[in-house]
Amino acid sequence: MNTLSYGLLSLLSLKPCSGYDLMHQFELFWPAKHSQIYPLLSAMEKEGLVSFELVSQSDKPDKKVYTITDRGTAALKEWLEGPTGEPVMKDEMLLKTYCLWNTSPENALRMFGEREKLYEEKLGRLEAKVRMLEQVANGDPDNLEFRSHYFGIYMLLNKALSNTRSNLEWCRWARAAIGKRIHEGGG
Amino acid sequence: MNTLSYGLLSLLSLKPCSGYDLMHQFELFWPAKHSQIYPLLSAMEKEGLVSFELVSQSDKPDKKVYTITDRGTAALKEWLEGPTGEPVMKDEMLLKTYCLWNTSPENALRMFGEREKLYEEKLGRLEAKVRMLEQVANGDPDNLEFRSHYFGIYMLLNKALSNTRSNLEWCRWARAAIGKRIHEGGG
DNA sequence: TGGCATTATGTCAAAACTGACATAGAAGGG
DNA sequence: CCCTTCTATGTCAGTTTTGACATAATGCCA
Repeated sequence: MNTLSYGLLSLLSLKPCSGYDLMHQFELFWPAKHSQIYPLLSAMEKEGLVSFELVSQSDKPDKKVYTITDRGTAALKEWLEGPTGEPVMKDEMLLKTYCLWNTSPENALRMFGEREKLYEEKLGRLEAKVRMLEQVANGDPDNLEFRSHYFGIYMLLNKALSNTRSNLEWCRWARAAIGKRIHEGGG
Repeated sequence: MNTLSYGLLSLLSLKPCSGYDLMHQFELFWPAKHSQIYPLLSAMEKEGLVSFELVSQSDKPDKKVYTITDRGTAALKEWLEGPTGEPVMKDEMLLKTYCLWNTSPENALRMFGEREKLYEEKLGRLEAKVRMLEQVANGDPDNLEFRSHYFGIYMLLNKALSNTRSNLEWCRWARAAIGKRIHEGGG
């Protein structure tokens, strides 16, 4: 039982999902490939933390829908009471920024432009999720109760939105700072 | 040559450092243990990307100070021109937040309280670094030139500060949102 | 009919990373 | 004098994670 296993239980506590679904939902806060998720689910099924059901689909390939068991829920609740690991951020962009003076201002502008685009796309996807949440929450997510299955998602979306906006602003500020130095003939 | 190797070259392009120093400087943007850094530096030395010198210290144990070589600088510049990997964030707190309705509001408050403290401490460390940068930049870091060795660090500190402040605010907002629901008898 | 994207699941070798073990000099407190 | 903390470097077994390989059904476009 590692952190990713508990993450799978966390998502499954909301509703039953296929491994494929879980992988896509994970992207936001714990990126993992299918080659890691499928064997883990299989192992968790053997331990009795989750169960699965084969579901036939007419328009798509069949899938295995996993459901959390009582044992899984018990493990989940125990995990929630325990200590929480520190956040880990790994961003190649930061490593490059550190030694930015080793490249041309033009290349630096390109780098930050690409990163800006990435954050813009992420922001768009997040805003779409917020609109979806507003629909299922019947209007204002601020009225969600603590026991609502959507309360946690609402909090996560708030964090992701403010982080992404902050990062987007940073890219724009960096591009302006570099541009200013190009026109000043700084180099 | 993986991303961490280039990260080491990036830090070494600023000034020669020991492995121990590098490890501590990495904490901010690519956490790595000494058990990963020491063997990597050794391998990079064999490939001629860095060289080292044994430095005796009277007040502390001796150390190996690594310096980037011409080959290392060439590799660094090539890396800066290439594609940049997407940022990866792994945070157990987010996994727990997703299924927060499975625990008590009191435990949720504790979790966010601990996280708030963590971000407060991080903010303090960052602000200390900003003050150090202001000293070496002779006042306003906004006047740093693109070619300055400190320009990149200035940009990184800006990002880290705004991210940490954003995360701190999020923790406080979350605690208020949970507290409100406790007093409303929501549960 | 062939090619491509999406959905869907799986295996496996290799790479990245962690945690524990191991050593050791120096400083500071009790 | 012992204990702890900090500095400093190293190894290694085990865990986590990736990237490649493998298969296959469906829909869509040409």
